[in-house]
Amino acid sequence: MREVAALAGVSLKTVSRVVNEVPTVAPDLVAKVHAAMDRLGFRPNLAASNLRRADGRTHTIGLLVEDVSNPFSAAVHRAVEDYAAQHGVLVLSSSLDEDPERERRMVRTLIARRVDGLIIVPASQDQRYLVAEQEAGTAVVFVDRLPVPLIGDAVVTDNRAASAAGVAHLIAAGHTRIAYLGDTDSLMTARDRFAGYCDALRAAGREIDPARVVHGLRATKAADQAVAALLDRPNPPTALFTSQNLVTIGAVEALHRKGLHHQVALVGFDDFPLAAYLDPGVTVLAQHPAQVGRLAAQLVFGRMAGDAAPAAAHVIPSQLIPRGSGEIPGPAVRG
Amino acid sequence: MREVAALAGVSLKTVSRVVNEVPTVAPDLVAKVHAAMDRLGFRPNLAASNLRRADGRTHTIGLLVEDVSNPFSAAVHRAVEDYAAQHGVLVLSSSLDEDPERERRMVRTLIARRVDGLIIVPASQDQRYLVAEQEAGTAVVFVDRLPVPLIGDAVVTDNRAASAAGVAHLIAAGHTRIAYLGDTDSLMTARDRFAGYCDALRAAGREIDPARVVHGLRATKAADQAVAALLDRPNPPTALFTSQNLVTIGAVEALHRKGLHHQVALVGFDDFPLAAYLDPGVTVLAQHPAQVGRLAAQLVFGRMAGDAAPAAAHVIPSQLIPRGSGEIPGPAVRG
DNA sequence: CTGAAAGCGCTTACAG
DNA sequence: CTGAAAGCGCTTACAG
Repeated sequence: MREVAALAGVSLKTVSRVVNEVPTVAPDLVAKVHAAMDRLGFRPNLAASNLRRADGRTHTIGLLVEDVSNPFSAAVHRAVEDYAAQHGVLVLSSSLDEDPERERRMVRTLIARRVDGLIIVPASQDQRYLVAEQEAGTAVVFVDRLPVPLIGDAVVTDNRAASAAGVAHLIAAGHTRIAYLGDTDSLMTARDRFAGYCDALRAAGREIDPARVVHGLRATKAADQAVAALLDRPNPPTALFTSQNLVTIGAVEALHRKGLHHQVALVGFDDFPLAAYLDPGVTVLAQHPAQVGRLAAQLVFGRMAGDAAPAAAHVIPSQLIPRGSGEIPGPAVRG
Repeated sequence: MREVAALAGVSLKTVSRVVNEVPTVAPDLVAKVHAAMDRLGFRPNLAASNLRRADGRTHTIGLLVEDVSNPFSAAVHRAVEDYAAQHGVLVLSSSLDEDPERERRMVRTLIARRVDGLIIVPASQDQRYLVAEQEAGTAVVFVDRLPVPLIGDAVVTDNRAASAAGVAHLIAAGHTRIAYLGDTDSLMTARDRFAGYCDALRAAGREIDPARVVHGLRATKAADQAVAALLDRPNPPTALFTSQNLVTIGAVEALHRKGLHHQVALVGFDDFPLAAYLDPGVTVLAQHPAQVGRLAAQLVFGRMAGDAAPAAAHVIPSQLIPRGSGEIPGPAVRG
């Protein structure tokens, strides 16, 4: 910028005014400055301008998700990006892979880069370490899981109620032996979904059979193997309830391989692309990741703008989409 | 940092040394500085340190893709993120939605933020505007499409050859009326895939019937409608070749709705999740987005490290995965 | 091993 | 409408 000023024969401050499009600069000076900028290939340095700027904003927010390549995370990401872009803000994202240590490290890294706000799908069990960051002025919004304790706004799905509805749907179809296949129960969402499963069984006067409950499934392959193992046992389940999309896909694979996809019913939490075109279509509890992402972005921008209302949890309802797999009748109906 | 120095009773420079973990600081001073940092909630400001730092690195790279929520882009993104994370670098990403104007704007924005490197799935037809940025020291690598002219390294798929192989596969199955359904032919990849389609037909001594060629399909819905329209005509195609995953999915939807999914063959470019579990499984030409992303990251980091070899195009071969839809026999075989 | 001065590229606050 | 000085938070280059 100094070089531009020298070449254009004006002061540093005038170049700054031209770059920031301050309207009160004489047109001939503007022209000279532009000519000098072009000749020198001048690129303004945003970091330098932020350093001195009064508001101190970097026009960057951080987004920490489970995995940017997972469809749920990716849809949230896109919604956040769109909202941010409308406000001239860029998104610095990172995948946490459910690693609490990584969550802390990435938060520290993003804070060092002075992001204006942070949207986090928390991987750790305790978010108190974030209070200091919030007090230092960083807006923080949580997605998919409530922070412990509730130290900031959160946008979550009605995991427990929706799961109960999904399992009730299987019970209504006549199923008595309904297995639960879920993610690590250290995840609050997985616990809530399992709680919903239990709620529905109890409401129907059934007991929870531990032999038909599998926790700790993360990847498609593990889910596939767990389902296959369940089906190989005496008295196999006639219906499956899966707690997230990778587990659901694993279950679909196992059912197909065993040729049981038209015999064993399946309801999964989380929608996924093409679920409608599988054979049979997969009945799911669909979340609304785009809506979740947009609301999270709205909230974080509101906080950045000074909103000081008490932190609140916003629940976005899921929707049961019947597509065939959840409507396969069970023994109580088949007789 | 000044406050920390004052509280700890040391110089600014000593605090700087502690923050940067310079080993030659007396242990008691280190302890004092740490105590002061904790008490004041000190957070180092990376932007400020970069401003003065000799290498001028921001440890940030920019990634411009078509859409972060599209599975191909998301998989590339994840691979880039992983490679970058190993080198302590974060990724600033943005979706371009195939908008050339947006490509330029985002490049300008990222340059103003002094990203160390840039990975771009170009949306525009001419990347010459990037030469100035490269000369100013920003490493640029192109993904999925060659830049015009070839001003930087690129990682692309063998679109033409793979498409020809896919269409040849349909011909071998006995199909004579093979339709092409593709993206805007202003996209180089779409043009190449169409060229591959033509290559295969000509190699088999067939003519290209313009009535069975549809360009300009971007979204699932448009593809669905285009396929439905083709199937409603007299002498409908007995096989479809689709140029990208959204078009393929639209074709699947149309075939299902018309109940022709076991009659009309389909080969699609781009794999997508669950393609194997559709009814029938969808035969595709699978790209390797994770491999593409990793290589792009490797190349951009190589350039950042000073690699000055001439720009080269790296071709990653696609793979034909037969899953059923592409093996439905055509009239020449059915007799 | 520690520190005082200068400066990274820009904006602020002020004066003219 | 334009500019000279000071300063954002840090590191460099140097001296002790």
